[in-house]
Amino acid sequence: MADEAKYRVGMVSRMTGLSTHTLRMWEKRYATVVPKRTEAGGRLYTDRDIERLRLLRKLVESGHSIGGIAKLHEADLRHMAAASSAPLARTAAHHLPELRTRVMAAIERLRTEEAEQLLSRAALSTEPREFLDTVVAPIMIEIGDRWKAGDLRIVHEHACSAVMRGLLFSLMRLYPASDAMRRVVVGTPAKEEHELGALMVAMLAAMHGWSVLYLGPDLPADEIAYAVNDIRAELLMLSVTNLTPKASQREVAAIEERIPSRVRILVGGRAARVPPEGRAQIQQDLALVEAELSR
Amino acid sequence: MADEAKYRVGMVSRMTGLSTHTLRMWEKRYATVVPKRTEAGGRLYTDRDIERLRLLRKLVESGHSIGGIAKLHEADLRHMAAASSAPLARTAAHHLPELRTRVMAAIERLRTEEAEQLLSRAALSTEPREFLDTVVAPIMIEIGDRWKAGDLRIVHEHACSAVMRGLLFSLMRLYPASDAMRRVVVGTPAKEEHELGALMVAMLAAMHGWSVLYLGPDLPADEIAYAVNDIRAELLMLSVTNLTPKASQREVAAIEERIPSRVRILVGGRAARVPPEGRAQIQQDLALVEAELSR
DNA sequence: TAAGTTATGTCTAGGTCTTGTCGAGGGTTC
DNA sequence: GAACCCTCGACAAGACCTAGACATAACTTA
Repeated sequence: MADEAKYRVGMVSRMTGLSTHTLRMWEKRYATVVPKRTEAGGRLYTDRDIERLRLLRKLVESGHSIGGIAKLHEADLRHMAAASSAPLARTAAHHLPELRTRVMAAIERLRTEEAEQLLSRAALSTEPREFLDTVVAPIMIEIGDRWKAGDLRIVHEHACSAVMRGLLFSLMRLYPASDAMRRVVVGTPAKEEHELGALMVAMLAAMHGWSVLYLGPDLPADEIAYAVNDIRAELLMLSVTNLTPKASQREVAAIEERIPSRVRILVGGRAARVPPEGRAQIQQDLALVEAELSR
Repeated sequence: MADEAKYRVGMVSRMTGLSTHTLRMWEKRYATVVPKRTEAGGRLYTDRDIERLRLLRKLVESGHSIGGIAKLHEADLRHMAAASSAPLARTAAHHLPELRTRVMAAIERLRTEEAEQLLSRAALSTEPREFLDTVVAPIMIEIGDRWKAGDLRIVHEHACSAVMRGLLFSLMRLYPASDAMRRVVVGTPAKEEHELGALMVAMLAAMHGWSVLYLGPDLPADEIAYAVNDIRAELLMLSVTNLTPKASQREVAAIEERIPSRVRILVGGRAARVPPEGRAQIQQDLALVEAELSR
């Protein structure tokens, strides 16, 4: 259907905006598009020819020389066309909801660099908590949902998670630490591999002027306790998303036992549970975490 | 595709911001970029040429003299560009061994911020591969050894690993990607949690002008294969440190099966093993990985 | 410190190439 | 017969080519 040769040169001229002279010249000089002929010698173009000619016209208008691009494959042409229009799209990423859809689109195509660019640019011009609340977290949730729905694959989740980790790490190190600052330990309990929540609060803490000891995921209770005691932290923040409630309680209790009672403990995340009579508190809302941090 | 010579000098001028005069002069005097010619003698530049010229322009604008940098390899240029755009690049750590002991001391006291500062300052004033070879890798090994000896705790290893990951992520994003670059996928196979090796080679690749899709640790074979196919990567790099030899072989074989044979596969890390008749190659030496990347 | 040298971007001049457009002369289609 | 279409040769504007001259600025050397 698309390969059917059906358009005469005049029609093609109107469809592409190229003069019939130009069409003939391009064919003669560069053989960009070589249409079939009628028995009498008339040119007959296909839909694909049209498409190709439109692409070429676009590129020529944007400054490329026809001689240089005439023989390139269609994919290559598309690529160039996209590249030259991309900068325009990149400048206006201010609307956060729109940013989200664009990041999602990039992740779907596994274009992590694009996602990263979009995100890091936006991150710097947005209130950090708002950024986490309305961009980072929702994106991770959406990806999780769409993975469950079979719409996306594990690899998308992994790639996105890598991007976010890198981003949060870099954001965190934008806030320099000094010895005089209050100290906080951040991490996830044993068996909890999911570190994104921890990274988010770690970044918030750094921003609020804390000296952050970030431990990463999956640490046994006595290791976490050791860290808290060793640097004399006054706050411990844990993130729990994939553990069972019982495991969460157990781990938090084990930590509570091992650190002095003056140390505050905040636990967040989907699966966060704390022992009933302990002093650890659950805090799901980043805004409230922030309040706690600026106390 | 990216190697096709397709841009005429005027277009290149518009794309790079260098005058056509300058382009010709650079070519004549320093042979920085020597484009192919049309039959009639017209210059035809490739995407890689453009990339290189942009780098050079950036460096010249930031104070380097063109004569001094004109003949450098692309990787060096990238490194310089990355280093000079960061503010703290000046304080060179001349004695890397000393740096190592200072970082170790900081880690022992769980002063991750201090470690991070030391490292990131040094990273920019050192040859990246040398930095990885003589600082990052040895430190991780030393920590592992001292943990086994009962001298350090898991928490030290975790904290250090978090620092290194953050550092490598940030270094990686210093090398901006563009669509025209060759694509590489980096990650670790299923069950392999240890991602530091992968991050190291990912960074090297980015520095050498590859567009890196970093997937992070612990991904099943078909997910990795999907990523390779989806972005049409021409290279896959895996890092294996904690798997059994058998598991390593099995995973690599499973991936090999699912991706086209034009895709090169490099596997590195302590426990790297590949199927005997497969095309995957083992490569433990970062210098050789680099050679492969700049091929 | 003054004078010479080197490094580097810009300009000019005269010629060649590239590329869109025209027109002449002649065939097809309806 | 009017409207299209074909080929071929011609042409003008602008893009490029080479080579060499210059103007600065930075660096060396006397």
